[in-house]
Amino acid sequence: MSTTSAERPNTRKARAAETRRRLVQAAVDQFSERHYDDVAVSDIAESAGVAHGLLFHYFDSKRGIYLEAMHEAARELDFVDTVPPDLPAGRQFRQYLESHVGYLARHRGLALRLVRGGRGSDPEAWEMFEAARRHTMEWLCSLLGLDPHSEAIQMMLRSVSAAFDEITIYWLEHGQIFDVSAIVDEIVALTITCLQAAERLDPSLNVAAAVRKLRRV
Amino acid sequence: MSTTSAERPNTRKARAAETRRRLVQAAVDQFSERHYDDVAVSDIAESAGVAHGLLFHYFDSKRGIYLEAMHEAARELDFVDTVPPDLPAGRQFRQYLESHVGYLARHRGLALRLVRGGRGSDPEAWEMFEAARRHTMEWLCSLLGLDPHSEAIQMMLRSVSAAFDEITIYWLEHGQIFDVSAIVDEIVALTITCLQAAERLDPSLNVAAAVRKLRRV
Amino acid sequence: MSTTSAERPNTRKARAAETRRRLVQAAVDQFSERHYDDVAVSDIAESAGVAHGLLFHYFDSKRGIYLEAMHEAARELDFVDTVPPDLPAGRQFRQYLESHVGYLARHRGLALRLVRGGRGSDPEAWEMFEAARRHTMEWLCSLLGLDPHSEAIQMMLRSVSAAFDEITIYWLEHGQIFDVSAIVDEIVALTITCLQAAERLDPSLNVAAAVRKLRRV
Amino acid sequence: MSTTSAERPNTRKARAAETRRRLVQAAVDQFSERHYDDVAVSDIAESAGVAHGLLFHYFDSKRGIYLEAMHEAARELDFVDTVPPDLPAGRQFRQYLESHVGYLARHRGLALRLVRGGRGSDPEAWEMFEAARRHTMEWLCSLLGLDPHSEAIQMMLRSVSAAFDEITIYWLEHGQIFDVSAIVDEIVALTITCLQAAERLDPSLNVAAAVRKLRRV
DNA sequence: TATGAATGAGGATTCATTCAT
DNA sequence: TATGAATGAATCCTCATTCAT
Repeated sequence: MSTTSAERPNTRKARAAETRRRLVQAAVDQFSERHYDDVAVSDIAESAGVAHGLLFHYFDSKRGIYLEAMHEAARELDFVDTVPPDLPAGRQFRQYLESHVGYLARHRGLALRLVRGGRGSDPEAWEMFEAARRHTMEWLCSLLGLDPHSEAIQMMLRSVSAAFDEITIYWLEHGQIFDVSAIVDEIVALTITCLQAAERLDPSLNVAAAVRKLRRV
Repeated sequence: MSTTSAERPNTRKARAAETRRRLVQAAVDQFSERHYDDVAVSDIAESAGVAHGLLFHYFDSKRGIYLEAMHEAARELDFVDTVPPDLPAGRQFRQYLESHVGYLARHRGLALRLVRGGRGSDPEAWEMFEAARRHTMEWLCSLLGLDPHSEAIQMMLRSVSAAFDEITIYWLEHGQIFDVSAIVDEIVALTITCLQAAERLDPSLNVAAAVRKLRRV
Repeated sequence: MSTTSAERPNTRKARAAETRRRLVQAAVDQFSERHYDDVAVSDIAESAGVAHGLLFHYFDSKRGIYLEAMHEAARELDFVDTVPPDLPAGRQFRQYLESHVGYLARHRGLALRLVRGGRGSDPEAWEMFEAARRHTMEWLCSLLGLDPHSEAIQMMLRSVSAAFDEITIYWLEHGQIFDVSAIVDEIVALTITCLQAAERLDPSLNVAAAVRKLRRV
Repeated sequence: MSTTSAERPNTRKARAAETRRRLVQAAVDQFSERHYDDVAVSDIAESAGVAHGLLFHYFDSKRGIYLEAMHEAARELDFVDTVPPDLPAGRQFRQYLESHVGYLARHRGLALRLVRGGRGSDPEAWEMFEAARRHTMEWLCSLLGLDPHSEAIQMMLRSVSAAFDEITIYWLEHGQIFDVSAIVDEIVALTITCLQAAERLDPSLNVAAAVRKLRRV
């Protein structure tokens, strides 16, 4: 009877949704730890506590749940929208950096496997992360008043990002010496150098205003 | 006559050595392009033009040839000893950077997969690259008169290296706009910023001399 | 309704159990006929009428199903508990011998390969048969009032067992001349000789009572 | 020049014969320890200190060297001709038994694998051992004045042989308690019982003379 | 929805055998 | 004779995927 679904509007459908969520989360965990081929569908199912057949009910194929997991991971990596937009630009950037460090600390495996390195493997999955990266990039450019289409800007900001990830990883793996805030300060300094480098590479740019914003706490 | 062995020092053993070399090279190529699990032993054999069984004759196992390939790759990546030691330090560093860019240009896949990213996968393989990296690091420290054991120095130099790789990759993937020398100049600038950052993180350091050396052309 | 599960307690799980049983039986058959290495996993699967992959679903490995098959075979060989315990000892022993002959007649290959001979091959599998053998030995000793720990008793009873197997095999391979009961009589005579031999080897033994029991029909 | 072969008539040919002998011996050793499939051609070659290719030069195939090894083993097992024919029959039999125990002590693996158990595996190899066994059997029958064609005699003598092997093995594996001569005495006793059993199974026989010979030291 | 039995393609590994030297 | 490089068939095992229940 309709009573069943009326009285418990969550029961069937909601429980299914919950199962699905558990599967995606299990997939994120597994793919964070090991390479695609090293993760068996049954690993994910087992880790989610369901029969492995169910996975195909929800996601059609292994690749299906992989992409879903990557999608989820990319979403989790996008802190841009959590930064209060009314703070001064320098503060916003610093806050973003701190969130990022926190995330990497919590998901080291995924960080190493997906944030860096994955290029070339699965183009579709890669595209998801590229999109997230572009999103961040555009946010930062608009924050600092930079042209997001300049090749020099893009190249140098990516290099900041890589340097930042490397520093974070080293920091995580060596007992978290140094204050987070000190590290963030140096990333900002590095960003400034990179912006100036961009201007030297492409003299048509003017990064002075952006540098000023970064320097202001 | 001894002529036979003199004229054909290649017969038998030499031809075998050549085959072995071909296999290692094929393995380097394959593992550069795809992940370990995505490379089939027969891919390597086929790409080297031999029966797949031969691979086990020489390397015992897939992992065996993998490690051999990594070893070879790490060796190929080590340009430190090719830099003329009598040049001024700044010149030596610039020349090293240029060699590195050249190698990445020639072995893009390997660069992405092995130079970055591989952490966590195969510890033994990773150790090989770590050793090479340490070697480079120590060379650079002695070149600039830096303490290679300082955590701040290590962390920041690694970040330079990551930034450098990222820049190189971007540059390769976007039509090699900008001069190599201009790019190298900016890496040097970045290095200087990183050294100063190291000194701020650990005030017991003194990087002034190193910075001076880098600034001198 | 409960009828469904009542009328068809065989559906699903039961059918699976049946498949499993078929696999074990096929394995027993195959390993009875040929040596471990000469039996291919796909032989067993084919002989059971399933895909070879299923075998790994149930038993993990070739060795897994091998041990399972040995276990089954050892169980099948254990007639001790089928002998009515209220018969006189001599009768019980004779009945046991007849069951054993019957089994060997039905499973000649397994008899030769497993009952005899297997020593040294797979220690774990061997242990299973040793356990069964020990079980029989202990049963016989308690039946006849013998000390099962005496080395002389053990050695001589084993020799009876070997002689018995050899006779049975010869008998099977040469058209089953002679009555089973006549053969069993001679095994009993042989057992008596062996017990007396044990007493001569270890004078601390006293086998007179046991011999009397065997002589009484 | 012919001088070479004249001065060293043994050099070439003899060295080759020696190599061949070493290979056969290595094969006997290996096949004694492990099953046919578990012995690799290169194991034999390595154990003989030659390249594995050489094996095919001498024996054409793995099975070729296997049969050669079995042939050699069967020859080694045939002590019949080493027993002095002028001794009294009982003495000769006892001496034969002692030689057999000695051989088993030295070649336990081969004993277990070949003497017992191997039936059904390689028919050709089996035939070799059957021939040796028949030879022994005929020797014993003529020694004791028994009809070697009687099925009852054959069956019971085989059972003695099996019992003897089992006793020997037990004895070897349990620290060689008991004197060899005591054991041999009991085997003789067992043989007598078996001969009498043969007569009961086939009343047309008359084993009295044989028994008398065995009883006489 | 959920289960897990069943399938079969794919891949690593072993090893007898051949053959050029 | 003797070597060992090279071949490829055979085999174990994994695992994504399907499907009946």
